[in-house]
Amino acid sequence: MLTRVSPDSTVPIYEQILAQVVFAVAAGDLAAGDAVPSVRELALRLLVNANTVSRAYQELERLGVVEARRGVGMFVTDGGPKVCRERRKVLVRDRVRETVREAAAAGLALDELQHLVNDEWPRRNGHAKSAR
Amino acid sequence: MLTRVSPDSTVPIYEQILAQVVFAVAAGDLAAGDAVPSVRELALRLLVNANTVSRAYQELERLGVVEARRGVGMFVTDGGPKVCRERRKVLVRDRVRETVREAAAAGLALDELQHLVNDEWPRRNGHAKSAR
Amino acid sequence: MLTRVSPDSTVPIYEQILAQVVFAVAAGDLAAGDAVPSVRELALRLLVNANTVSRAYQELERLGVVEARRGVGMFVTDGGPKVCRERRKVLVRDRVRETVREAAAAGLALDELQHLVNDEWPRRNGHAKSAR
Amino acid sequence: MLTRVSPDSTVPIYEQILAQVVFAVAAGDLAAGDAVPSVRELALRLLVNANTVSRAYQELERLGVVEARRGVGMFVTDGGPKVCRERRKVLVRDRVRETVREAAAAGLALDELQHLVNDEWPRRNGHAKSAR
DNA sequence: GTGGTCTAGACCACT
DNA sequence: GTGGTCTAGACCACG
Repeated sequence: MLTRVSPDSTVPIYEQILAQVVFAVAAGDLAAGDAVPSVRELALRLLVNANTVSRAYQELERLGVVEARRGVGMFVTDGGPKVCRERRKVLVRDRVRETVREAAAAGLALDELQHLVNDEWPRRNGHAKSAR
Repeated sequence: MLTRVSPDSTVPIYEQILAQVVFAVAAGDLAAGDAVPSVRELALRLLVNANTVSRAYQELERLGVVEARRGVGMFVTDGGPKVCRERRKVLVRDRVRETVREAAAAGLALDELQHLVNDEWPRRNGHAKSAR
Repeated sequence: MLTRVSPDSTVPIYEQILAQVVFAVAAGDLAAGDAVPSVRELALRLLVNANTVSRAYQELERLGVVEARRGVGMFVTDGGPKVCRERRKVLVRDRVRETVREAAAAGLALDELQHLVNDEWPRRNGHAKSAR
Repeated sequence: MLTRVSPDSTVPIYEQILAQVVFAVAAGDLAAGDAVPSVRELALRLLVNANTVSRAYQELERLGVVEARRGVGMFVTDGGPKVCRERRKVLVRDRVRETVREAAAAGLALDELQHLVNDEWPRRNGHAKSAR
């Protein structure tokens, strides 16, 4: 959890961090009231610049997922879990929607797309195998 | 075919054009020897900058899908259909792979993902709106 | 308009820029569809770093006041003027509210506060900035 | 008096404490020779970190408003009331000045600002009905 | 220790 | 030319 980032992805690093925190909170790995890793600590862990982490956290604060306590750290808000579960749904659904549209444009049939998803599922992660 | 582009998507416009031509050729809507729309015409049709279309065409030329005949226009090469069918496969597979990874990271199970794909399939002709 | 910023104010520079654009749009100095100054140009004009301007613009985009057109620039949205008029109202009212509260806490009567406002009004265009 | 603090305000907590003490002394609620609440007691009362109170007191000492008697506590100096009345004037005037400048920048006329002040006056929180 | 802001300068993608 | 992202390192305010 929160240990890896893909610097070469087209997805900005701060968005990757953002999504990972959202998923962690949605899954309950981070509960309301819990502290999120400090900016500097997470930057070290992910081998990215502290500003990059900071930007992700600011976005999370804007979303109402975390709140800063001055001089102390950042904490998951009471409403955070709810927001994250909703946001998770939207993130995944939008991604799936775009993929479905492109597959259809490419002339694939639904069952072909389903087969492709099945084929790719075992590749879903180099490491952490989240089965849930 | 080749009539719409999503300027607000995170996917670059020239890549959208590129993919649409690839899909059209792969599907046989554009056969070997057929002329592709002129840069100007397509730019007008899609309401984008001519340079953007031009860049997509350059890429298509680099891929060996089309070739320019000076003073005449650009035409689908003999090898174009084959190249496009292969490329189509790669484009869709990469997209699916990315989606599968994100769904897994979000904690979805395979069957939940499959259901989501089924749910979104009927929407496949709608408009794109992408998150960022 | 958009020509000065107070680097020594307690108010962050990017918020000052943000407020100035909001005021300019609310006043109609920037209309829907107008381009806002480019990030680099405004940075030069205000003698601040381009990233600082960029941050202000990102916030404006989030507020729905401007939208970026890739490779072209940033433009006031159709809804921008409405948003800005509302936001202007809130900004000024909040500031006044805080001031009234502090004046009351300091033991001032309403008419003393009003006199103070009258006295300070002629200074409104001065360079002088205040620390808090 | 000295019973409330707004942890979410942009105004630093120690400055809020500072201002409240200054206002209390200026108003005569705390006279020369009176003891100010101990750091610990005030920290408990305001639910803030003791260091934060300490910092406010340091500032008050630097201003010559209070002085520490070792092992006993902190007391309002003879010159304290005079200093506080002056400082109160400066604090309020600076705040008003900033507000006037912002209102003018927002395009308000003097009479509109005056009306706004009148409207907000009834909302002032002169005295605490602090429930806690 | 914490987060917040700013600078300087780099590289990228898009038009 | 445009905006977007990232790094490195600085300084500040707060607790």
